[in-house]
Amino acid sequence: MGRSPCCDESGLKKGPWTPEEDEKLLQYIQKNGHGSWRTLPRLAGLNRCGKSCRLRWTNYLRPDIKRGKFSQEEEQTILHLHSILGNKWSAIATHLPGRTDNEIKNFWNTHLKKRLIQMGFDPMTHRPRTDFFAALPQLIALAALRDQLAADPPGSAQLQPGAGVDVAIQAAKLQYLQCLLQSAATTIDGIASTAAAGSTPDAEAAAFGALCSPQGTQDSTAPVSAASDQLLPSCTFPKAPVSSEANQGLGYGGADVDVFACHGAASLPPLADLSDAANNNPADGCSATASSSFGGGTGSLLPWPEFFPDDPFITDFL
DNA sequence: AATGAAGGCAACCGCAGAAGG
DNA sequence: GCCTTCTGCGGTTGCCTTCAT
Repeated sequence: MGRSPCCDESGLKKGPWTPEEDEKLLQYIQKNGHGSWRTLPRLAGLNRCGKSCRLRWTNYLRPDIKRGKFSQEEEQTILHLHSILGNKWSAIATHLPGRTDNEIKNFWNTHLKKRLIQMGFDPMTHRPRTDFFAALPQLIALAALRDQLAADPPGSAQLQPGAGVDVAIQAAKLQYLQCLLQSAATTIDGIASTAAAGSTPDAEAAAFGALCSPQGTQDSTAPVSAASDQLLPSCTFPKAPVSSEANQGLGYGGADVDVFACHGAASLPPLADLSDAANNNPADGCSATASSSFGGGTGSLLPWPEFFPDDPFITDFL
């Protein structure tokens, strides 16, 4: 064990690589192979540490590297593998030929993670977020809006003729917001009462799982994992690797959470569509509840049905 | 046109496991 | 079994570009 001393050496160049350095590294590796990364810089005439050379080669100079935007398929593969493997970027990269772990990691951090968060999913667990306080500002805003609408009802006489559509939308929104607030309040009550009773954190996840369940009809007392097992009776996917951070910081039900339970959508909608997601079905009222805002609904429960259960790669993790 | 903010990405840092002496 | 070295990995940082004001 122990740390590599190579980068502690002083006098070695850091920072962006020049075309000349790239050329030297490329030529050397093509001619001799990389061999020992530690000795490579000296042999190749580079004033860099071996680590830096290795990184440059694997992330940029390697001839089989694919450049350009990630395809829809790649995006979904990343999402799926991340739900199984967590931040195992190198493992994920093995299933995306031509993509490096660094590239995938960057893509995740800059695109997919944000999209999941915006949809209300926890990017670590791929489940709807259960940390109520994280959503508190939005809920306060919703409450203010509800009060405003209540004080100035959409159907009041001040409205102009021809505003019928707006009225209907506002009314539906109001109903929807009230449902959201009620659900949140119910969840808090449930959490508080179960916490008082000394129940496990799973109860919180279960409560929220019921709130956001794609079916919207789950028994709120049923454990999430059991419910998801029902949804996936023949599925033998491994449980999601939940980081210690997620466990400690968010108080999740933790390690026994099935990652697919709330992944209703086959793929994530573009960010621009998110604001519409809650409005697309406003007349649904309470039946919409949180499930529609999570992009859940009745879509396929297994976004990527065509692979993995029998994949030897997956069985390695079972 | 100038400036600040946000996004995207390449590269660095430090930890951990494997291998060899 | 212990220590050292090497390699790989994941998290983070900082720079550059693009966008908004």
